[in-house]
Amino acid sequence: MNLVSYFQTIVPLSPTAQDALEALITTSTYRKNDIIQEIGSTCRTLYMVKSGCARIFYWKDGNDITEHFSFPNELIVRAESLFTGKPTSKGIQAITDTELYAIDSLVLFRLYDQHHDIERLFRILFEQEYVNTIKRIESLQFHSAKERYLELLKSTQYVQHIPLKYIASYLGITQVSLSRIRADIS
Amino acid sequence: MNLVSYFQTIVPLSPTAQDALEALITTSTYRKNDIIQEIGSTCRTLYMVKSGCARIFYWKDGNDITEHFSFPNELIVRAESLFTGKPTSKGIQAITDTELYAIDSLVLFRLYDQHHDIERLFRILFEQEYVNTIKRIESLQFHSAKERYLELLKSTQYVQHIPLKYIASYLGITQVSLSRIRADIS
DNA sequence: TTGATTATTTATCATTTGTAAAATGTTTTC
DNA sequence: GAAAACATTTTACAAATGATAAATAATCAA
Repeated sequence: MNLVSYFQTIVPLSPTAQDALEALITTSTYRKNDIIQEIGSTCRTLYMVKSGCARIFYWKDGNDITEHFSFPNELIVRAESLFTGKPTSKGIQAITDTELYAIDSLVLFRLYDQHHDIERLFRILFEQEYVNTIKRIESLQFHSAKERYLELLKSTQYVQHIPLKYIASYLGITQVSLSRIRADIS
Repeated sequence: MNLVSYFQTIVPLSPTAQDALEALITTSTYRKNDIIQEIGSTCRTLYMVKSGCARIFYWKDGNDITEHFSFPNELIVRAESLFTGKPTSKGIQAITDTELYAIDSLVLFRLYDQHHDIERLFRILFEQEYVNTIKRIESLQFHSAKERYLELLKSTQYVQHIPLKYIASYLGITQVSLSRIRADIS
């Protein structure tokens, strides 16, 4: 299924809106570990994962912190930059070989003016992201590291392709702690 | 400044959109500790704090957990219910005597169809909430409890009116831990 | 105001997680 | 295939946080 067809399952789109989106969406491919968007840049492209997986990350006190993982059919966007227009200290990196759908944000925002339905589509997509983020807070606030790890394991089989150091910082713990948890489980 | 004037600072609104919003917005007042929305209900009203402060909370393993605080000029909405239409295990409670602007969500969503600018306004308001939530994750993921407490103290003077037990669960720690941190600071 | 209730702090001990360093395992590159 | 680079686990010890209970302090309601 192409991306616009998927969008149609979320919001009905007029034929002209469909055409405008088709014209806007491009595909790009990345090799494992490629940087997709540099730390310090301003977000001008929205991505959706077509295949593979990618992460949003940043540096904190000399440590590489993974803030977010995205898997097929999920958005990957540095929202704090997209919505404010300001540069962000976060970057996006391919974890495996990855194919992404890419959408230029400036063109998209212009389409919002002409196509109420396109603005609605992305409103809803980001509302869904917002809800996911709220669930993540619940998890960080009151689940133990072990519970959070087990949750992540359940969420997708892709976890197996992700280096443990990325998973550890995503869970808010050290790699050593994660190793202990893993030893404890099995 | 009334609420619609505040909205105009975010997105220009047509006169008919302004009128529609004016007609929709009501005000309600609550006493300290009043339940504003019950745990288990479905969100059908958006609130913005006019004065006082309120919290979103839920029960987890017999503990009362505060997920969110809202202060004047901030939205307070159980987004995971508003955007999915499903009931939520979270509730809203007044922490101090509180005045709220209230907006019926079903009427609002109908206005989205008629007024592109109103949909845009709320799209942007919730994008801002989303960005705040991302910042909160950063905080929970890689700041110590002490750092998180100091951050919260800086954010608003209203903190002084909030019982410590609410603050402790908001920070993801026990009340005893928070007491130790406070003793440590002063 | 007084007694009851609720909120906060303190103390003790157990558990979890962090830090640092070394050992082991895996992957990549020549 | 071997060396180098990178990833994961293990160990030992330190620091932070949790659980429980008791001691104070503050607030509320008759």
